[in-house]
Amino acid sequence: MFSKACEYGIRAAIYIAHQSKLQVRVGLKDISREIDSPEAFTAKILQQLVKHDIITSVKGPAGGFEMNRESIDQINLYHIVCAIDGDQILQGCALGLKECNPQHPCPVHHPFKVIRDQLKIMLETSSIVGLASEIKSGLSHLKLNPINDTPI
Amino acid sequence: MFSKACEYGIRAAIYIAHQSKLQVRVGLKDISREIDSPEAFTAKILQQLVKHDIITSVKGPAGGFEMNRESIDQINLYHIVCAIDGDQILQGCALGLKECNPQHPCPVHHPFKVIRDQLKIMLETSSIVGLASEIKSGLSHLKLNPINDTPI
DNA sequence: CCCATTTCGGACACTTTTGTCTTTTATAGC
DNA sequence: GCTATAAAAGACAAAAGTGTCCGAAATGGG
Repeated sequence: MFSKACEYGIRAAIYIAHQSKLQVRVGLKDISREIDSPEAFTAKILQQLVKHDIITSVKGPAGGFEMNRESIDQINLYHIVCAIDGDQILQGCALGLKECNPQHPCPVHHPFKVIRDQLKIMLETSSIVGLASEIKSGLSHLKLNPINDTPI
Repeated sequence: MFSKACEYGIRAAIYIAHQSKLQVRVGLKDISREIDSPEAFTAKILQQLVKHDIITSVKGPAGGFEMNRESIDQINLYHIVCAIDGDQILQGCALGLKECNPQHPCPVHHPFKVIRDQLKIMLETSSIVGLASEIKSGLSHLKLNPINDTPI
């Protein structure tokens, strides 16, 4: 569905939002440990999120990543996915045809449009802070406790 | 959404079904020309479809690919997608977590399940012959006429 | 049997994605 | 200003996906 980069990006964004709501700025090491992702690769993805103004970064001692208070509630899954994978999941012909539009559709055009429209709505209505709050309340997790396999 | 291989595979299957309904066996050259795909790569994908018993092949002069009369009406998009891409679009955690299930879900588990269930139903209810018949009736196309950009 | 045709199978090459490493740049504390 | 710290940037490496090529195997027609 999503690229690995996008998977890591979503997990990182949720974790950063989670900590930012607690007024905590988090570093790369923290993030990659807490979302169980390769550190250097995660750094590249975080750079993309910074460039797309989804998160902000601060260099130097006590630096790290955070989401500022104004925009944090506006960010949703659609923003992250577009920033990293682009919208080729939602855009373009599902069969890769050059010419495919409602007038001259490919055979799967219409059924796919229904699914994609629903997917887009779901991504747009899934706010990152909302997903982060599920973590806090223990309803969901990004990484299980390796000792007893329960949410941390 | 799908890999290139899967896109070509679906297009090829629809074209083969279309011709098989007319009792016509088609060769690789025909197929790759009519669905506008790289010939050698398409050959590999057709081999996969043969191995998964979705199409049959005949070697030698007047050989080619076809769908036999018993199974042709049973084949749907889900069969093709699983044969080529596997079911990782529908299976496995959307965020790539090792541990993700209804008891210990990732943050996007439940909203994604809804979308995936609908996607699966759509794939299962899209029969290849149904899609092929749309081509015949001119409702959809796999390749536009390069001369006047209308369905062939 | 012989030959032309067509799929099958394996090896190879190119591109993109994934992932790592090293150097540079910015910043906070002294 | 100096130093330690942490992100940014770029080069590099490994893996997967995409695509090509060529010989082998099968088959139908003379």
